[in-house]
Amino acid sequence: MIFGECKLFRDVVYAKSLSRAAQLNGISQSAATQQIQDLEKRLGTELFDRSTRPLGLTPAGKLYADLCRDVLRRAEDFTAALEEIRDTSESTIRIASIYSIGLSEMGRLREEFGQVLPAAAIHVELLRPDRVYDAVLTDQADLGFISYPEHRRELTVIPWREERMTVAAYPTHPFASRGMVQPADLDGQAFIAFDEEVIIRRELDRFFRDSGVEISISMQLDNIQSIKEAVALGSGISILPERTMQAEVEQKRLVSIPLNAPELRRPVAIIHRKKKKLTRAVREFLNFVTG
Amino acid sequence: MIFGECKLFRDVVYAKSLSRAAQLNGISQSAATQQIQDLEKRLGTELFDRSTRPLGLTPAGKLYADLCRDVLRRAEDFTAALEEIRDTSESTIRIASIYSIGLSEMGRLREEFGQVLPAAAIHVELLRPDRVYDAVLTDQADLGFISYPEHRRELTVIPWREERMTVAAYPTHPFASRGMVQPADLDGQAFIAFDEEVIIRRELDRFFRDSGVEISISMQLDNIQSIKEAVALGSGISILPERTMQAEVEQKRLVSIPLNAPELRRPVAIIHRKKKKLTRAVREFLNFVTG
DNA sequence: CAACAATATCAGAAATACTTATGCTATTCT
DNA sequence: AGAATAGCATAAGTATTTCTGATATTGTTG
Repeated sequence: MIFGECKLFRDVVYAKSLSRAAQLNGISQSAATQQIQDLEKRLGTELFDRSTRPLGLTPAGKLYADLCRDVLRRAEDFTAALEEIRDTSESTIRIASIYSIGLSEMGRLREEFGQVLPAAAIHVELLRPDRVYDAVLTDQADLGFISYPEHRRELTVIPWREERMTVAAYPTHPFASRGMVQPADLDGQAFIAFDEEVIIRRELDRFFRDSGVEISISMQLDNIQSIKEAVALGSGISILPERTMQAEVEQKRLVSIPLNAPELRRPVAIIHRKKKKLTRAVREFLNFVTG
Repeated sequence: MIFGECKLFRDVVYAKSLSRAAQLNGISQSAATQQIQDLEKRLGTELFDRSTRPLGLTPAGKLYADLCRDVLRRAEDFTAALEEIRDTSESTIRIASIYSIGLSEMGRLREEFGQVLPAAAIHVELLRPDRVYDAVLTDQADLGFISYPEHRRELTVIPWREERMTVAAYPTHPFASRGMVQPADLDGQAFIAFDEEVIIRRELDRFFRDSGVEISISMQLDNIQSIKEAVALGSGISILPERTMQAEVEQKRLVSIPLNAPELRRPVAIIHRKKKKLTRAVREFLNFVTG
C-alpha cells in the first residue's frame, strides 16, 4: 500500500471513528489508535479531539487532513499515469532503423507481425546509422536495425541477414539486358558512389581494388535513396543491396542485375542494449524476425 | 520523519546514487537499496535503470520522482502551517465573556497580564451568556467569563468573585447624597429592571419579596449597559454590580450608593472545558486571574 | 583485463507494527 | 443521576519490517 498512513488518517476523519477506519483498512482498532498516536507524537501535536465523540479534528488535524487529501489525490494521478505507461510500454516496440532497411523492410515486418501479436504497436524511427546506435544506447529505442554492425561492449548484436549486392542501372543502360555482370564489366563505367565516410563505400572500394577494376565516379551521395534517384535519372550505375531496389524495379524505374561477386554482401544486424530486460512484446518480435 | 520514503527517493534521484542518498538520510547503503527495491516491488515496476551508472530513472521512475517532488513540497507547506498555528495557538488566550464583565474587567486584566507574560496575546469576545457557554463547549474559546454560573458536566467552573450590588442612581436623585440605602428605602421607587429571563432579575425579585419591598418597574432591559444608560438619563434607579458602574461613576454620569443587603451579590465565574488540556499561556492566565 | 566504485544479497539484530485482552471514558437511555 | 453501551487507550506478547555489517556481484575506467 502506498501512503497507507494518509489513507488511514483520511478514513478516520471520514468515519469520525478509529474503529471503523481500522475495519476499512483491515487492521485492529488498537493498531489504528497506535498509528494515529504515533503520528501525533511525530508531529508533536494532537490531531484529534478525544474529549468528544464522535471524534473531532483539532486545527492541526484539519491541516493534516488537507495534506492527506492532496497527497492521496496526487498519488491517484500517479497510479493512473503509471498504469498508462505500463500498458503502452509493455506493448509498444520502439525500433530505430537506418533509412534503407526501414524503408524496404519495416512495412512488411509490421504487417506480418501484426498477425502474430496484434496487441503490439510498432513504432519505427528512421535515422542515420550513428543516431541508431545512440537511440538504442539511450533507451529511446528497444531495437536498432543497422548494416555493417559495430560491436560495442554495451550492445548485443544479432546478425540478421546478408543482403546480396547487385548492379543498379537505368532501364536503357546496356547492362539492363544482361543476365549477370562480371566485375570486370564495371571497368570505366560512370559510377554513383557513397560518400567516403560511409562503410559501404569502403567495402566497394576494396572490392574494386581486389577486382582490378577502375570505375569513374560521377557522383557521391550519402544515402541509398538519393543514389537510386540518380541512377534512375541516368547519371550512372551503382551497386546496391538488391532488396532496397525492389520498389523501383517493380515500377521499372531501375533494373537490378546480378553481379558475379558472392563476397559482396551487406550484413544487416539488429542491436539492443545488452543489459536491458526486453519486454515480452519485444522478445516476441525479435523471435519472429530472426526465427 | 514524515514521508521519509519520498525523501529518500528524491535524494537518490538527486544524487544519482543509492549510497550517497543513504548517507544523506543517515542509513546504510544496504538499507537504501532495500527500501527502493521494496518500493519497486510494491509498484510492480523498476524505477531506476540499474544497467548504467550513474543511476538513471526509468519512465515510471520519472513519474514517481514527480510524485515525490509534489508530495514533499506539499508536506513542507503543511509543516509551515502547522508551525504557525502552533505558535499562535500556544500563545493566544481566547476568552469569551459576557458584556458586563468583559467591559469592566478585561481591559485591566489584559494590561496587567501583559506584564506577567508579554508573549501572550489575549483575544476577548463579548457575547450573551448562553453564547459564552457555547463558545467554550465548542472550543472557540479557552475560557469563559460568566455570572451566576451554571454547572454542566463538561465544564469546570471556577468561582472568581462575588460582586457587591449597589444602587445605581442619576446624580440628582435624592439617594445620591446618602451614604447607604436600606432595602426599605427602595419601596415605591421607579426601577429599571432586567428582563424576566435574566437570572439577575430573578435574584432581585426574590430580594424584593424577602425584604417586603414593592418597586415600580419603569423599564425592562436585557443588559447592564442599557440599564446604566437609562438610569443616567433619569428614567429611574436600579441595582447593579458595583464594579460595572465604575467608569460612569468616574464620569459623574451615575452614582453608586451602597445597599444594606450583604446577601445580594453577583457571583462571577470562569469556565473551561473539563477535558481540554489547557495551554501553558492559558494556565498562567488562570493562575494570574484567580491567584 | 585489472582495479575501482557502486549496487545487490544475505543473515542476524534491532526496531516497529500488529493482535488480543482489558481498562477507561463519553454518550445514551432509563 | 446512574447503569448500560460503544468506542478509545493501554499493555504485553508476537509477528513483521527494517536496519546493519559482511560479502558477492556488477558497471566503469585506465
